[in-house]
Amino acid sequence: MNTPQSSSPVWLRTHRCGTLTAADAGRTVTLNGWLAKSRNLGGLLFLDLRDQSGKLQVVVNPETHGALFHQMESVRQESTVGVRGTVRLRPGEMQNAQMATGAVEIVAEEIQVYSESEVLPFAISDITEASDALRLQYRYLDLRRDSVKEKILQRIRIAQLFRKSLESHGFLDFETPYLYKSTPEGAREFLVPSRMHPGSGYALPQSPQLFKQLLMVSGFDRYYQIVKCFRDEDMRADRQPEFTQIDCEISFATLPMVLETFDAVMKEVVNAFYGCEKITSIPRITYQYAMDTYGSDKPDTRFDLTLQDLSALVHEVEFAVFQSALSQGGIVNAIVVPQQEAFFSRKRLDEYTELMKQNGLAGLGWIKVQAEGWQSPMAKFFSPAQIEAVQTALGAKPGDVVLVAAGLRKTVQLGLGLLRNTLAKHLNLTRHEDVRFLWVTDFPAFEYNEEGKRWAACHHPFTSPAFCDIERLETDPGSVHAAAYDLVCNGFELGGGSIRIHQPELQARVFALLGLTPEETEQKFGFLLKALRLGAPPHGGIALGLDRIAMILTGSDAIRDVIPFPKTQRGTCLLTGSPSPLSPQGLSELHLQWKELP
RNA sequence: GGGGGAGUAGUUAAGUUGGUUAUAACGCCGGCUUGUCACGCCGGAGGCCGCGGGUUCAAGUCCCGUCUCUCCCGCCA
Repeated sequence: MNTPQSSSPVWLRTHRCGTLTAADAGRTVTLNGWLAKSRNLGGLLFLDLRDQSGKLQVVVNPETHGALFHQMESVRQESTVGVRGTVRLRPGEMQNAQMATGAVEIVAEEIQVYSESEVLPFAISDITEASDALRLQYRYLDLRRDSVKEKILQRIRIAQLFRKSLESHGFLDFETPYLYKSTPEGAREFLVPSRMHPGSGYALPQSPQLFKQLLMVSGFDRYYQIVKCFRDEDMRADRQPEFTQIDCEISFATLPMVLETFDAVMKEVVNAFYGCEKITSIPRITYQYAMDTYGSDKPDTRFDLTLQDLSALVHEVEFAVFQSALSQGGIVNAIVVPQQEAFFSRKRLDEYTELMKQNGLAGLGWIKVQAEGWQSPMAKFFSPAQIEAVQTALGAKPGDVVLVAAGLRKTVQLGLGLLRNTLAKHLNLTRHEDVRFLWVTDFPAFEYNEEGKRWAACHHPFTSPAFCDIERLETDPGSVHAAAYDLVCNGFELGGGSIRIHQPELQARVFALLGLTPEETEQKFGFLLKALRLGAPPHGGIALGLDRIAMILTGSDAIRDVIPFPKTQRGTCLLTGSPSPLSPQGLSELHLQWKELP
């Protein structure tokens, strides 16, 4: 038998750097890794060796290993090396309590440099941060930093925990096509032209929605998939053009059963992640309650500052802004900010008023509650009895500041909801260690689009209307609730789902309401309607955003931090330089031609 | 599509009402150094001040445009 030859034999490691402890003292070991740092004391050379598991100090003594010392003196940091040596317990005062492996060090006998690094574009350190652009351009270096690496490893662990939990609940891991059928409703799609079909093409899926429903029709009970989804929309800190969903579906499902199942899954994952009973139950609130109380359909409940309705109390107050709002069927709402009078300078109040104006409100009223009465531009419109009534209703005490908005219901709620979040940030009211999960249910199913003069699905057109509302589908679509739910945490939408329509007649009625002609329906979704006619189980499910969940559980500011190779806000990859110009040959094969539009 | 923030050495930043040769730290190069771990000490090199116009005797600094990164609104069924 011949032995294959290798030009540069790698020393197979016996241990990983981060795992060695005092118990290993005396062992002969072989390690592989990166030269994180070297400290040359002249008579002694210390090298920090790093691999995925952590760091370990290597020591080279020129008196006993002159040639090795000379060899390693000039090797740049971040070169890859193999180290052979002996584990030694460090003398007492030389132990480093800050370091996981600080009790020991490796006395080097032999070191092989596998690959020498050039001078680095930035330091591999958690102390100084390079700019975002530079970090993304050299993301593979950025990922060597402990804090960055740690978040990616935690994301992987979170995905593992979801797989484990979902499989224990009977979910099976399916794959569905990435070359998807284009269905141009909802988010903008990434299109994939086809070489074999001039003028036709695929789209990358915004979610595997239709295929997972079809798997239910096939007779598979419980589907899940941790899957990439694509949306060609503008980015945010919590949005990337490609992102990962934990996509799930259950057949013969009811709404409470889906919520209970994912209550359990979330509890299992989150508590295992933290290693303690972080959440015991996930509260459920309705969309209406969320809007009335927090002015948001994805409220951050780590702080209070709830919205309070003053409409009934200020009916008699002769203040034009209130009267105009109420006469148009609007509302007057208030937020009480406890004991922060000094914070609300003229400048701050002007800033928040401007914020409200940018969001469609006439302005922002304010009241500084004081022992001797109100300091407020609005005070003169209130009688002493009205002041008393409002103050009692709000539970406001001297030193509190009351902020008031009047106008159309949704405008007031969304405006104050935004103000609520802004105030929490400015006043630092958020308990950052908290993780507050929440189900939001009973969403409206349809929303009237003034521009398009038509009804649009709030969720997606396969969402079942609430059972008891189906009869009003044609007569009063605005009052119909969806059998849909969102999972919300700390002000982020972490996922959403619904019970799906499983009856072709109902699906046709919904399509009709949305203004799709039978021909359009047939062309776009004929395959789905046919499937529903061939024995479809009642079913429902959910899609959870893995990136956002990982962002929150790792305490990150952006999903970028928990994605190994994220894109910039303009959708570019600074590492590889995509998107890049397409070759004329490539375009021509796809029957495409690049043309500048006027 | 719109609004805000940022861009100065390899990196992170400072740079006053426009005014001598654009600073500092880390990194880099050379030297010294036996217990460091953000090692220390001495010396040195390193700049299209994002890019393009303009104002001015004079621009890193003021004005206009543009590019890139970033936060937000729109958008994300």
